Amino acid sequence: MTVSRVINNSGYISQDARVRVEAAVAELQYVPNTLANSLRFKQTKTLALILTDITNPFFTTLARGVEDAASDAGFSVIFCNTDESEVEQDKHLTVLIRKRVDGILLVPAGSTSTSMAFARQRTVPVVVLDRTVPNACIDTVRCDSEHGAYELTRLLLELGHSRIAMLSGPPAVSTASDRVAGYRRAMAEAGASLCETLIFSGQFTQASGHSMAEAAFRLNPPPTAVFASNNFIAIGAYRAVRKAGLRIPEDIALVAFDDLPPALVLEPFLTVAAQPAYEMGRKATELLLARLAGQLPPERQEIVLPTELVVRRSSGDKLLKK
Amino acid sequence: MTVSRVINNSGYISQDARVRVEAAVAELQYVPNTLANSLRFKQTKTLALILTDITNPFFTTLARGVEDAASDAGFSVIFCNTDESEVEQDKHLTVLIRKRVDGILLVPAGSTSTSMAFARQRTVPVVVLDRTVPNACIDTVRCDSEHGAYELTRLLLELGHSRIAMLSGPPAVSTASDRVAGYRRAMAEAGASLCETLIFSGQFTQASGHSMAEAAFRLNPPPTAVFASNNFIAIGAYRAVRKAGLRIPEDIALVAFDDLPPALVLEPFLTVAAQPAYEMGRKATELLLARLAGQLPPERQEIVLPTELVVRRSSGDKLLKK
DNA sequence: CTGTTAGCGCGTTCAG
DNA sequence: CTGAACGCGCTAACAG
Repeated sequence: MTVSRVINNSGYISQDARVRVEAAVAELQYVPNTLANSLRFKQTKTLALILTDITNPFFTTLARGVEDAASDAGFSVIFCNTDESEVEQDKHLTVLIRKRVDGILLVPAGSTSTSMAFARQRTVPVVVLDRTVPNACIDTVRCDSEHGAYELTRLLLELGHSRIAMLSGPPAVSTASDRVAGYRRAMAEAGASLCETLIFSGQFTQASGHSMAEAAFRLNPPPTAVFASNNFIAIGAYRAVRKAGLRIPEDIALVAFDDLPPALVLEPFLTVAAQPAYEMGRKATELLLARLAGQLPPERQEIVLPTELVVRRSSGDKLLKK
Repeated sequence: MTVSRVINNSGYISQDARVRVEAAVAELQYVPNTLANSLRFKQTKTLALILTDITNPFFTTLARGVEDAASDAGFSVIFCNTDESEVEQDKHLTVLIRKRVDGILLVPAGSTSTSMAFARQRTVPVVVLDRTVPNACIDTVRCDSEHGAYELTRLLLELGHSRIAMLSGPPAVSTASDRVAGYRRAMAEAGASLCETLIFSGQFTQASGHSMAEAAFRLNPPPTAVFASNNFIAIGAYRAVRKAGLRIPEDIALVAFDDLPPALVLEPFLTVAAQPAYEMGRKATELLLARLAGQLPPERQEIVLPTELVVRRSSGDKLLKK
């Protein structure tokens, strides 16, 4: 039709035809149907973001970065939560591929085995976010968890701590194991006697943080510092500390991975390794879009962003020798 | 083709054909294309959620409710942030309608004039969330802001306060004006001299909360209590209080609309009117889906959920007379 | 039980 | 400058 031409401002159109079409468009409240276009040109201008839980402020901020970058480029974003369930993740992936999203941003759930299988057969460009999928050749954007954990642990060591409880997440999740690795490296370097009983593995949840902390307090001698491997674990640990009647930092130091957005916190208190969540979301989206546009070499791209050590009160002052 | 039949398990299929098709499907990694279906049947199984800022934990939780309800029903959700800009909102609406989403959940931005215009001409079912669009006949799911604010104010009055500063949001936003209305009703009922200078209007942001609080402190006599009209204003006000060297609740009481998710708070401290954000998201989505399914009478539906008064330390004890 | 026809709405290609 | 034909992938309706 001629209307296509006027709507897209393409080709030659007589003044007369243009006016008539515009009138009709207004009259009929005509709205172009992108679906037909997508069907024909195999481009939906839609991305998907699959993450474990949008309710975690780290992922919220990341999601905001994704949406902003996508929006800037004229793309929409479909969000999906997996709650760390690979079954859910697979369900979402299936639907999204059927819907022909142009690309997928994936924070892989759980032990990543299906993610890997998926990654292999993938028919749509994928960028893995935050975590790592072992042995898979997929573009990845993440933070340097190992180094961040190393720095946090070093800080505690320098303050005089040596019995540092590490409350970690599921070992199958790369961010959890990387943080344990950083902790180990710092401890080893300091020549601290590496006590394996100080390392706990649980979930990235408040409840898990709580119970791991309580388990840590039952050790003899108890730890003088606690390293919470993410923000939720930190909050669980904090509450366990209070429940045990201990003060932070006087009786015990607490540091954590992941900052809480300053907008949400009455008084910044926790010493943390902060991740640039927003930047991660943006960078990952830009990477994905560049990939879609064919602007990238075929090799796997990996972007590793630094964490920032933010020292606040919860890590306390130099520990006096006892 | 026959393949459609085997894939959808519809009609009669010979064993032989079924096997052959399944083999081919596996072979070619065939994935059905929902787009074609959507084009034909005018159903994308996709909803949209437009809100001001996913980064606000209230909206994050609400979004989670939306996603869960949608997911249960086999729908995907496209998220959009407007940052209270009607221009952004319109851009998003245009794109979404072109993409033929089946329905839209809208937290209307700003002064809602364009929202209204849109609402009138709308070609797609819309449910308005959290706020109200004046004079528009659209299904709505929201909280009872007026009553929540009334209760919070009553609490302060009962504790002996009478100079209560109200730090509110943009008057054009219904939640802001409803909360002011609830405040006014409680004050009037108590026969408290309603001092208009105690009512401040700003934005639903931390910065605005901060500056409104500072303005309030410059009054003579200063307020003995502060009512923050949302969570961000509360945090800004809190910081202003601290900056002024005052203690909460000893020197000044602080109450707020919106709770912060317990998972994010080290120590629950603020007295609040908590909104059931998750439920709002779920209910609104269920309403929209029912509307889509034609299960609803044509009249406008409105669901008003109650707030919950949660008394914590920040409101303090009974004020001693001075 | 299986294949054909047709049309959802669009834009490219090619003739007027 | 404008229109007709075609096909993107799918399935309902109808023959075979």
